[in-house]
Amino acid sequence: MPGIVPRGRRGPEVAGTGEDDSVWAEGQVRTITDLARLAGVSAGTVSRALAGNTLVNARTRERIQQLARSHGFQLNQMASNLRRQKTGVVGVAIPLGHDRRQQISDGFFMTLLGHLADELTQRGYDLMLRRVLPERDEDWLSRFSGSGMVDGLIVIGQSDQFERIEAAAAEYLPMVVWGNHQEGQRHCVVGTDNRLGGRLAAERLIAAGATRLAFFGDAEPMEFAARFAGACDVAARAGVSILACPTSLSVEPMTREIAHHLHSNAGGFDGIFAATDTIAVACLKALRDAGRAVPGHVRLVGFDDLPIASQTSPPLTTIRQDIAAGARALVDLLMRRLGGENTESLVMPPRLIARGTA
Amino acid sequence: MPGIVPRGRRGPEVAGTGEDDSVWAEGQVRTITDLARLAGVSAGTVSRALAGNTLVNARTRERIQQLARSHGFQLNQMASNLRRQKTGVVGVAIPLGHDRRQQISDGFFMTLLGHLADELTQRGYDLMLRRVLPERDEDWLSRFSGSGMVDGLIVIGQSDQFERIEAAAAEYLPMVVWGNHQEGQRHCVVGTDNRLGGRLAAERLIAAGATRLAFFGDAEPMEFAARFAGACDVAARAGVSILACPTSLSVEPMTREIAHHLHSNAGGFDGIFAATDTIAVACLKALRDAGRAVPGHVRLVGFDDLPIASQTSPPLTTIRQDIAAGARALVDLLMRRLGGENTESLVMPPRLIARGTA
DNA sequence: ATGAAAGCGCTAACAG
DNA sequence: CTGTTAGCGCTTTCAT
Repeated sequence: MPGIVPRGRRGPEVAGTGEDDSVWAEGQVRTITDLARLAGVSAGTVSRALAGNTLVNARTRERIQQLARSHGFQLNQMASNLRRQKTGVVGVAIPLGHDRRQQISDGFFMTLLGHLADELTQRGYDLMLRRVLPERDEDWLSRFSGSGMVDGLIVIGQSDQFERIEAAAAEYLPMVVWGNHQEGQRHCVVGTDNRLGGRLAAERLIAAGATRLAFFGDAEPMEFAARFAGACDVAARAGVSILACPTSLSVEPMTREIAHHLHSNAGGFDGIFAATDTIAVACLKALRDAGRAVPGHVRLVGFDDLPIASQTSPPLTTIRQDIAAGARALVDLLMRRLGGENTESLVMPPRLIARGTA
Repeated sequence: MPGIVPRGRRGPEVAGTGEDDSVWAEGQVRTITDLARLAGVSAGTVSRALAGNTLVNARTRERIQQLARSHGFQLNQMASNLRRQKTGVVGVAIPLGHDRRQQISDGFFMTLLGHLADELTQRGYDLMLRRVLPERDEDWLSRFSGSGMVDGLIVIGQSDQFERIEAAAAEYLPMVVWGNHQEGQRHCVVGTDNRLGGRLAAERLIAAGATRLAFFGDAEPMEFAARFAGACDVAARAGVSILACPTSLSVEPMTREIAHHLHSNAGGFDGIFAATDTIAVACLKALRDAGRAVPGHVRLVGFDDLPIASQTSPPLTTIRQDIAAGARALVDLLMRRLGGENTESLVMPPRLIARGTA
């Protein structure tokens, strides 16, 4: 007997037991065919009825739906998906290029993810989350897009994978990326104008009296690089110095690094631009511990405007990214791409939120 | 012509175009059958070769794998899943019973989610995230478990769905829940001993000199209720009062509510037990704004030990939950349940982290 | 070591 | 309005 053992035994490889056809008689209703038998109609009709197709007689339809409900019947999505060639699932990939532990726990990414979950749910899509370590798996992107498990892809952060994303975008339409926009790039990106954000931050610091700036953050990822570049633009124009102080995003090393920078460049700066609010909060604490007044001795500006930003004291002056709007845009654009459209990127303006630290 | 249009046009309902069989000749290699034709073997052999089955000749195997690689061939997971009756996907459900916006952006849940993603990835599982609004969808649990899209389920937080989860657990083995443990419950839960945590918090507050306690938080969800109960245990024994100050977890109302409680109970308490660190941080800020010294006038203890807890000033005294260990346990137990085992719940001990606020 | 064939559970075109 | 039928793309007997 080739093929698969029939009848409600979940798992095709289990061999037949020799019992006869009565097995499923009292068994639960697992397949549309079971239901069809119970209702005395064909599987096709059940399928249509459950889909609410008005072709099928209203009374029959209602009866079948009732039957389904009362037996706790669940359509097998996998089979349905296979047949319809769509999954109702959007993949969300988080590439962890540099800083392995960082991103997923970083306030910003998490908040974005939360909003994405909202937006997608609202449109009837499920969300499949995948963290990827690009150096362990070169092919992460095409594996995900080509898996047949997702209808489209949202990539959170370009990390150091800009080129790979570019390459994928050439062949795979339904993908939208959160990140930085680069002149002439091919993939559809949603993000904040980081360079402008950097400029706003530096301008604010200087307006608040800073004369020697420092940038705390990792300038490798392009989003951060752009923020740094923006700050440099302004610093250059204003004739003030700007010092790069490499700082990772994981809490543990971050604290250490900040303490180090503060110590070894004690007099080197009087204005700090932190690449993220997470870093800014850590700076604030370190400065206080070191007995340096904020904003008296040192001015401080963060980036993101996370919820904590308003909870520190003094509350953090920062550059706001509108995360909810970003999530909405990512999903909007993806939906349009799922519809075959080739959408443009969206660069959103950052906004200075002036609070107490600069 | 009934059934489905053949040959690489993704989407069965599109009608034939009249072109003849040459269509796929230069087309990309999409199915195992395409690959089989190229390799001059049968689909079965390709399937075996790609699975690394040693039954197939080593040379043929290598050749086929090479061919697959060079053509960027991706196995269709959906089809594979359907046939094998397993998905390699674990569902993660976040029921949002009371406080809609709350949980997903709450630091604790996000951190837990991050760790879960890590653990699951490591074991070769994908993670399907679903936020559910129980009042909009009574059947959320069985829909998810019965969808055929996941092999098992992790539920983050019981919210107000304890009974529904209990019911589901009776019929669905591969499910593990993060939350509070109730004597004699049926579903497998992983969580902290919240009541003990509440006791530790209250003890600390009293030891630090508090004589009238307040609990800030929503005592509805059972995890929080247990924390509150623990604090009450201690308060009663010590003969000090404890005031419940309902506080939601969403940032916006939270701030308002805290301000209100502080104002209207100005002299009513000198020790605050906050149900989460997020609330504690907001309290800290509100107290400072109100000119009340911490821990001088008011002592404060949080819960969770999120990264921010160490970043406030003074740094937060709090009750630590070991989130990473929790995630590991959730996944471990789920894996064992996927293997058919009926695992016990795990209640982890909380730990007081004494810092500056009490 | 390989091929042929029988489905996993569902959907939709076709034909009444 | 409903039944029949041909698959979606893959895996796994069974039979060589």
